[in-house]
Amino acid sequence: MTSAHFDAERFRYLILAAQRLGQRQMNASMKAIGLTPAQSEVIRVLGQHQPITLKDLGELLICESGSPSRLIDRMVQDGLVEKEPHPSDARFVYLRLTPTGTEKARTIEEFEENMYRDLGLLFPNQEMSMVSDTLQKLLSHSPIADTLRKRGLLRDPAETD
Amino acid sequence: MTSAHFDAERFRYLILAAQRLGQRQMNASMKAIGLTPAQSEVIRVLGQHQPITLKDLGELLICESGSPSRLIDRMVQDGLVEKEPHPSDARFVYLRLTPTGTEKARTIEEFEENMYRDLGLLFPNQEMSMVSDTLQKLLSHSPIADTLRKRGLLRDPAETD
DNA sequence: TGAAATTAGATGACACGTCATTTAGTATAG
DNA sequence: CTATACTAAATGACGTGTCATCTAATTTCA
Repeated sequence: MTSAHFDAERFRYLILAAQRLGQRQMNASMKAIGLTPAQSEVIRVLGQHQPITLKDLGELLICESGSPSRLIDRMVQDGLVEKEPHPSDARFVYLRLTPTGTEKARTIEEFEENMYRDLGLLFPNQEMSMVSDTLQKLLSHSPIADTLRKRGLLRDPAETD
Repeated sequence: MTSAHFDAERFRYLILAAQRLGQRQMNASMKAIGLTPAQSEVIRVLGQHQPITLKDLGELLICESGSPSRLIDRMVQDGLVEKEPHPSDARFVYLRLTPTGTEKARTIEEFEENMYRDLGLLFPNQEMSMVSDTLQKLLSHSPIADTLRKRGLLRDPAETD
């Protein structure tokens, strides 16, 4: 096995491991407020882009690629999100947070602030940025880059090439 | 929003996005050989650690945390894996690749070699290592670090602190 | 030796996450 | 005006991934 092979395999599995670890921690933390990680991403995005159609919401979520029909269905059932028909085009559905959803949005925001602060304490700030810069390069030619850009999660949009 | 906050949120979602992108590409590639990404990780690990108990296999998989009972059940049904009772302790089950499974192992190995080569072409080799070093530090105090170490995916095991 | 603790694996329950297909509403082209 | 193309959302199908609980076998120890 060449060194390049080792580096690539190590990279591949460390990305997977980091995502899994983060997901498990988010599972536990969100469970305490009665949510899943996917639901909390929806609530955060919805809190900043209200009202929005299902399709447009789908284009803002990192956690899921297609249109989040069923994710939203569950959230409607749980009283977190409301659907509203589009006045002139019945194909669209507008989504809004309910008061309960809005309340959760603030709880999540507080939680995330703490989480980001803690994460920042683990590394020199510049080290995290360098990792992100490399990942951004890796993702820049994939469809998901659009989503990241719309979410304002990319640095230097001019250099996404 | 502070810059540290932005850096941490960007990092968080880039990890998620990279994992999702990789998973989707693996989905597509493995589908061509009739497998899922989780199944292909099992086959690769099993190819190098045969025979092995379910529990020990679970401790070698990055893709899943618990014991992979159902993942293996499906692979047994699909004729990829065989179960064999432990001679003296009926709690254990030994797992082995079937001839079909062994064949798939070689196909996967070839595919991965190409994938790792392609990935290596995207970055200066040292850049990928630096990212991995940071991720390794992040994961070093989590349970998943054991798995990574057993899989030989960590560099400088002495410095996991 | 025999009850209690421990262990490996199986199972239940739940919510994704992906791709493919279907349904239904709207726009477009002839 | 109507058949066709297009679009948004819903649905089907499938395989995870996680946590909790259960079952069965074995070990421990009073």
